[in-house]
Amino acid sequence: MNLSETGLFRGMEEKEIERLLQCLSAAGKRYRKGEVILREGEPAEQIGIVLSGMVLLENDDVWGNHSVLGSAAPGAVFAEAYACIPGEPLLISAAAAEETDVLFLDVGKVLSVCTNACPFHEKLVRNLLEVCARKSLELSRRILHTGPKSIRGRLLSYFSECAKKAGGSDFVIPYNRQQLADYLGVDRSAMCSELSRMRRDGLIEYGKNRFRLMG
Amino acid sequence: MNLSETGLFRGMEEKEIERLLQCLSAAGKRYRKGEVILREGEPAEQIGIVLSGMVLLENDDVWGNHSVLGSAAPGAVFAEAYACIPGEPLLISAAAAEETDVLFLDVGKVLSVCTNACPFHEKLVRNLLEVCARKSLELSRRILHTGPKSIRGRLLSYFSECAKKAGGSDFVIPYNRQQLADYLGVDRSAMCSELSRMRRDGLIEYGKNRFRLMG
DNA sequence: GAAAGTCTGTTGTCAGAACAACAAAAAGGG
DNA sequence: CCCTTTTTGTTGTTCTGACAACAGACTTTC
Repeated sequence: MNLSETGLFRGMEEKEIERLLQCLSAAGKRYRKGEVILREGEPAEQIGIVLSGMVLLENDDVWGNHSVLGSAAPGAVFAEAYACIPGEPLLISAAAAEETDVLFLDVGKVLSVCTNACPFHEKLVRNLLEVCARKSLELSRRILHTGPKSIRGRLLSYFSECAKKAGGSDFVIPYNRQQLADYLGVDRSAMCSELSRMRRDGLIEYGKNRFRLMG
Repeated sequence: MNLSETGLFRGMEEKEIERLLQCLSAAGKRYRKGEVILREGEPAEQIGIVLSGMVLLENDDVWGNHSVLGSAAPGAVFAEAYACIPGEPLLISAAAAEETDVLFLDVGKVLSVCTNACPFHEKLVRNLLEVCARKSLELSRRILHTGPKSIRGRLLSYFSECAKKAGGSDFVIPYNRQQLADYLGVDRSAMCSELSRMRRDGLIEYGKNRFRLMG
């Protein structure tokens, strides 16, 4: 993973990034599939960057409901909102969906009094702002996808976004069936049935995680 | 509304704010109840600060579903995510829930090349970052409140947060019944029935927009 | 390659929520 | 104050989706 291609370090030179990583006390860690990276309720003063693998942002409530709020692919950042608000406990947990490498950064240092007049700090703060804004949009989208009452409506809402993002009717989703159901807030088996019906009705084609919206 | 008490201008002096408002081409506007302030699909290069009244952030999908994503009370900011990502079209609309005064600010100017070396710009950017982060948390909470499948579960999840925020079991919500139903993603009449049952079961007390969670 | 485990798809039952329709109460306007 | 409009509450019907249980496909491991 080349850091200069990530949202957080966009527009920076290798050398600048090197120095920033020191300012930020960067530290990497590897997680196995299913391992919890950050646990709900704990405060998070560090931001995480996914170097490889996949991170799921999820929540389990007292009634046993399991929700997936989103995912972070390589280059994406997570826990950035909490790192920007010191002491705020995590509403959600972060878990590795597969073998995953994460780089942790102490952005708090840069945000609070910045003794070290590192000239790239300001660039970092602006990048972080854009990252936060984009995350807000992702959360908004997840809310919009769970707006329709029917499973079909939710799937179509989500698939439409995927197709739009992919720039065509063919796309691969980052979730398996259970995770997709948790993302859309529906029952997995009911969703599988609905997917079958949608295929029967000629709305979609699919196999594994590859889908196609029929026009 | 005293701007120095808002998240965006926190920690600034009156004089500094005065000058910033000029940099930001501040312009106020008054809206009547129900009037649309920002319309879904349009790009928004300006950020809005609510001076008085109440703004609802909502969405209508193609199937006629109406969702409320959140509200902005006096001092709160909206459309900040879009203002931070130039050209991004609005996923949602903003509408006045009552007679409302809004102050629009051109934050894009400060975020892009900042020719004017106004010393408070950096402070503003950091404040904006925190505002964005807090908005992300609000969206996350709205997602968590719609996690439970039952209406009762959703109400309790939401009421718990209200009580926590109010620092006691008594609180006032910023929504009428229809808006609350749209916020929780349920049918209004079904929600009214559920509220009655919850009162009958001794879980809550309520009248108008004032609620009490019984321990 | 056999066995254990994981993931996906199917079916039937039943609770609970959407929906429609209406009544009552509250708010607003002339 | 009366009339209109909006908001809130109630009830009954209908139907979707949750849930449980299971079968088959695919993976992984030894």
